[in-house]
Amino acid sequence: MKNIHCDAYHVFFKNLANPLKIGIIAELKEKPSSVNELSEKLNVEQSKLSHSLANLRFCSLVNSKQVGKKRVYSLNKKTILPILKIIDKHRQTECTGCKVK
Amino acid sequence: MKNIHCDAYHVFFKNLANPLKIGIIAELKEKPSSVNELSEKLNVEQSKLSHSLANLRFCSLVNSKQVGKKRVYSLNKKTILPILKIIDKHRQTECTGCKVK
DNA sequence: TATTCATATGAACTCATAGTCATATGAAAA
DNA sequence: TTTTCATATGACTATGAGTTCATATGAATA
Repeated sequence: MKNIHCDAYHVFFKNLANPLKIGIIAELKEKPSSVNELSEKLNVEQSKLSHSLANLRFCSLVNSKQVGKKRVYSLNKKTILPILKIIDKHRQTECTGCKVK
Repeated sequence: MKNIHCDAYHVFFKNLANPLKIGIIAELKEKPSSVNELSEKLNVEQSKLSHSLANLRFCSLVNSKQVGKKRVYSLNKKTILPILKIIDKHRQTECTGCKVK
């Protein structure tokens, strides 16, 4: 995802096609967090998170604001939550045998 | 996507994180089509399409029925279209600088 | 302004997944 | 029942996204 623009659906969806990023989203769904907080909660190394967060930010799926030394990330719930809801429903009604968690 | 189940969001989204599959979806949005029809319209080789279609079927994003020698694929519009709509809106309102087409 | 804390970035590496090609399967018509 | 048309499948390769590690940047405090 370097040097290209979010100019196609698939670029956007790459953010959702990755377990770590889904994990980040799940965490931020609960509450805004700094990189270190995410690192502890998810037990994932800092730079790994920063890279992932950069992608999420790139497509405006998360926002960030500087708070003291920390940078706090928050989820763009307006877009993500409805999408996840649709998938949940899809799983129940259409996707027999598929288990989305 | 072999030997694993559609048991997580990211497996589902992998189908949308790929230009070809998005192209297939765009075609099937217009009308149900056989593999050969897709091959001509998208100018993509047959086996490539069959592989992609297998993934899409795996997550119930498309359905298929045998019609004579052909197998006709159709889009599961109930799930996909609302999602694409959300992205379109996201692009307009949240994703300044991003151009989803 | 030097130091420390917090995060971002770059480059190299790894590995998953899309793509390729040859071949198998399956349905219908001859 | 053989041939042809249509699609699926398997194995291999290549591409690109995720990971890692070292280092840079940036904010705040001493």
